[in-house]
Amino acid sequence: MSQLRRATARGKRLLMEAALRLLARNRSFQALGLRELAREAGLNPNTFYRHFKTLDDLGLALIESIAEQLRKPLRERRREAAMSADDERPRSPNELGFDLGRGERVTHESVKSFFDFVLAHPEAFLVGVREFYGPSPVLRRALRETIHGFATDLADDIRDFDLLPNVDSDTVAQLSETVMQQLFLLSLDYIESKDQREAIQRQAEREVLMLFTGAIVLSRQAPEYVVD
Amino acid sequence: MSQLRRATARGKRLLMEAALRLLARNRSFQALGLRELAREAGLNPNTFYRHFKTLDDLGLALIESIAEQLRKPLRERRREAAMSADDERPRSPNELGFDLGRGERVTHESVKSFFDFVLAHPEAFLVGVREFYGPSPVLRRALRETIHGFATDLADDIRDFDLLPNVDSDTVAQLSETVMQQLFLLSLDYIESKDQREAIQRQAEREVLMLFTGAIVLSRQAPEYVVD
DNA sequence: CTTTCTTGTATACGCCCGTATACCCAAGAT
DNA sequence: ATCTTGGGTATACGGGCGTATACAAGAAAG
Repeated sequence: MSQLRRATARGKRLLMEAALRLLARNRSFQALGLRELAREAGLNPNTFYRHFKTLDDLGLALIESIAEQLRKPLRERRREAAMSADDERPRSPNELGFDLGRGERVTHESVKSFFDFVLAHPEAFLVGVREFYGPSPVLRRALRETIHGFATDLADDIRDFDLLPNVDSDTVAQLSETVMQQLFLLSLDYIESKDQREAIQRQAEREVLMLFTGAIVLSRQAPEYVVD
Repeated sequence: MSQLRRATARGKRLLMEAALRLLARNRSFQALGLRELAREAGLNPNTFYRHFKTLDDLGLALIESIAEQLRKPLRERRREAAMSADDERPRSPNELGFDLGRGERVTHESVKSFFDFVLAHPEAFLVGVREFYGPSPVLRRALRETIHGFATDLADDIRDFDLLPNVDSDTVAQLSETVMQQLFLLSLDYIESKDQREAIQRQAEREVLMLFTGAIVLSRQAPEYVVD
């Protein structure tokens, strides 16, 4: 190739976009057909082979492309939201060193920002959740990696915002995986059930707060040393 | 028909069993073919139409049949496990009225019993999780109903065992849904990742305990009256 | 004993699928 | 100016698919 990285070929882009459109329309990835794909993209069926070896190949490229586009903005929005909730009020920690009011405000805004973000990219989340437990191991691995990346960002932010004081970083990491995955899975219902969005968001907030509170309380009795 | 309910016809049973087998072998329901199904069942393709109108029809029958077979035994095993953990020791509630040691023991045994049950019915859980977020609305609704039933049993047991004292029943119900769904989803990894089973089970226990602890602590400040 | 129903089969048709082969053309490279 | 290569197309093949129609055999009903 002339430059180290040429722009993605037109056909490749069209095929990936077509796939995303079809998958978002209640089609399982495994049930996707190569001709169907080409038809949707307005291309000759054989064009597929110019860019991909197998359908899994396309799926992987699609997920990686989307993941790369979404990761940074998602984090940015969350940080903005958390900042806006973290006002000038003085902190008022309870006997566990946890400021519940602040935790509630930050959680509320962060969760809200997540679901807003979901609504801005409905196809990506729809397809992502559908295939997260789907039958293609390749896609599942890629999606797990993606959520893991999101969760890593979340863990860093929780630390930056000092949201889980006195909770060791392994627990924070594990908690972030749980929370991010749960939010991710909830996004499907959030998109599809327009009239339940408020309830879903509230429920998500409650779950996060319970997990955080539980983690803080349980960290109290085994703070540093190892229990055998 | 002579009796009000005749035994399920041989072909119908064979087709449902074939479907379960194929779905458990990394095939998405949407990608199932009618001829493929008949081949696996050792039947003529047209036999399908004798028993089902559409593939969704078969899927629904399959899920309902499995759900009916599993619900009671699952609860039975959990109750036995919880009983065995609930030994003669006197209870030692902390300042929140929560006996953490007892909670840990009962949770441990209950979660263990769940995953043991999963391993006894791997195909059912494999397929259930895969299709839980799958593209067929009919199957998804049926699976949700099933998990909801399991969660209802769990909520009743939590009350019977007095595991969440001072937590109102709506919260217990909601918590049970969350926990049961989470366990359900984890069952896929539990089945597939033989070498991570211990870790998955431990993590599940921790999550349940965090949620329970969090729920108890958060219930402290809004026990009876409504906060506006 | 005959009729009717239920369950399963055989054959057949038309359609869509994946893919092999061959051709085309524009853009760079030489 | 010629050659190579990347991206797109046209045609064609064999095979599997869903399903319509017609037939068969055992069980139940009359």
